[in-house]
Amino acid sequence: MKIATFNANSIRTRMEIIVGWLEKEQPDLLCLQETKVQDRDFPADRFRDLGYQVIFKGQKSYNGVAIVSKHPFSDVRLNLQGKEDEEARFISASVGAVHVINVYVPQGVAPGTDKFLYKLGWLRDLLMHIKRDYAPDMPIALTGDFNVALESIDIYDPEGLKGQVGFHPDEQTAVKRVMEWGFSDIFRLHHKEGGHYTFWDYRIPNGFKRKMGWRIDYIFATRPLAEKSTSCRIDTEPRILEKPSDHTFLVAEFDI
DNA sequence: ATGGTCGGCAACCGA
Repeated sequence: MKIATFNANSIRTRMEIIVGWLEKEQPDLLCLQETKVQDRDFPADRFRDLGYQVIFKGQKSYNGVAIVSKHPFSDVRLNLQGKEDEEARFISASVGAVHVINVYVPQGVAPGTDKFLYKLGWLRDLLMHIKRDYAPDMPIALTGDFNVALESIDIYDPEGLKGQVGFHPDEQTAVKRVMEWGFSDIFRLHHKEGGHYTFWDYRIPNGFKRKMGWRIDYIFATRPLAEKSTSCRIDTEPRILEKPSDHTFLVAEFDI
């Protein structure tokens, strides 16, 4: 089983990249974040034409998540418990034997702001949701844009950016608490060295060329799934296309 | 060199 994640930063603008990538890679699952489209305008038919099924939850202008699958969904959920009717940042389903949870964690703006506290609270609610509905011996993939780099090797300037949003100890602790419940970082399982990034800020001139990146997108998996993982890679292809994204695809394969 | 990014959506917010 091949599972991928991609922050699209507008699914409509990025549709050709996504369709081309699906045709080439043929993943079983693709989790998308920042679709930035209301449900009535979601391009579901494009996915159906490719032989994929899709579930989604969007809102006007901001956020929005979707899961694209080759196989039927069951137990679809569109809300984080405790965060119903808030921002569209959570979607989960079961596909075959695997439970998939796709999240777009709030960006957080800056430490000390209300939005930073919202980010920390969101991560706490995510852990509570997972604790309530799952067990670590179930095969679960938790994927998405977490907007947090966890270790010094996951960011281009760990000294300079320490304590900034996206690389603050409180955020790292919040994500690590989720991991400690029973998830491992599948990319890190296969690649011990640093310098592999999934995100480059548009606002930094030539950030990609200058390797000024962050690893903030993850595929986490519980033990029964992680022990069957065979590879994980970052695909920077969207960087060289006409409409480059600031995030990459991240893709993991499992021998199930 | 006093600028330098995107996307949504229609003025500015969010990343």
